[in-house]
Amino acid sequence: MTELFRYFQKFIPLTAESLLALEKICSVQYLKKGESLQNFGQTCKTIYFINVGVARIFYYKDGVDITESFAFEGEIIARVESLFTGNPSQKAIQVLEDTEIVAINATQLFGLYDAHPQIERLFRLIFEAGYVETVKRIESIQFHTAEERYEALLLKPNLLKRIPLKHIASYLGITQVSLSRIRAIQR
Amino acid sequence: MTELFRYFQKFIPLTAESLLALEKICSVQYLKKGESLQNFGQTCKTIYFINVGVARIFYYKDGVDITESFAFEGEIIARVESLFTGNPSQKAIQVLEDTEIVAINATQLFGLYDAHPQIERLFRLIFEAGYVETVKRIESIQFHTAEERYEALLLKPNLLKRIPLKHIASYLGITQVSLSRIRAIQR
DNA sequence: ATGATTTTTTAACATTTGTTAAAGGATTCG
DNA sequence: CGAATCCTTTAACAAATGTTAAAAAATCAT
Repeated sequence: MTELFRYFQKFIPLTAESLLALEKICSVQYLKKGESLQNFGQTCKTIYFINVGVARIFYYKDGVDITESFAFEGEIIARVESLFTGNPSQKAIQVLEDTEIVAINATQLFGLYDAHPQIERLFRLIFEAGYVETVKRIESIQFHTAEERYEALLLKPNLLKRIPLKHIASYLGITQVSLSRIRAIQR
Repeated sequence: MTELFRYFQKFIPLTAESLLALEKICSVQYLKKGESLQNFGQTCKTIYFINVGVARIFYYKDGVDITESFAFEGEIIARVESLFTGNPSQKAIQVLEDTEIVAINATQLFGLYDAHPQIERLFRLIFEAGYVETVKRIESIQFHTAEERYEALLLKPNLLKRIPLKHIASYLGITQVSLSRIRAIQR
């Protein structure tokens, strides 16, 4: 759990008391490559932090598997559109390698907010940062070509090495065939 | 300002004290059609609420005017990627009709958070809702055709009547010519 | 290791969207 | 009101991406 707490302290310093309260609602889980966390159609009540491995959020559109986002070690992943609305999520989280993950019980977390304004602030800041990422992602999707978006991914060498191209293609909003074509041009 | 406070109370009930503190950092502004709020390149330190009128966030990409989002009466509008990072914004806000707007001083607002956890919570909830909207927008951009996205806009009759098609086109991520083509097919 | 399965590439053709230019409509402002 | 400006549509051609199918390459499980 130390990695997660180090991550927290990057946002704000936390008292020992708050750390203790947080520790009680976190648990470590180990998943084998390909396994999923939670099912489609259930309301999201967990926030995950990746210790080791990679995960993706995905869903099916007209039977086609679409990747919405990836998270690597040291990053938070959650199905925000369900977590913040209480609506069932049509998305699932799957790990793409053997993964060690910290599960944060969101129901209990939200319950801590009244007694620990510090914790409420911490997660406000975490999700504000996520919000900013998402706004930037819209710019990237809407106003760059698929080729430009692929080139941007090349700057994150991890991503290309560790994630199958079919998932990268849907993440970029194109078909796998189009991605292959773009890759061929670049050689 | 009553409309704004009614909007606030939809998220959580506020004490008279909190309302008073909020009132002190809000001011009403009147803008003529086409006028802009704040300049490109400045850090965003204001959150706006529309009383009457419409506004859009836009920026220039390679000299082309791109609309990122619209806001109508009863809605909040802010350049999140600058507000939450402190980085200068490359975007501007412009009104598309004569508009009455409430400007919330964000620097002062953030200063209220320590003394008024209620206000911190209020804006946490407001921006969580904005975050969810943005996540849904990504789905819509990435996995629906321009025609499907246009049809979705038809469900918001206001939008089409009150906003020039050129802005709608860039909001949809297509050229004005493509939008005209889509509209022609539908007749 | 080897056969089965999954992932990636390639090809050919279809569809969508972009680009440029011009014309027709609508709006604004003196 | 009328001229100027801005907005929207149309057309023709170019470029990008989608679709389907098949082959090649990589990975997995026994």
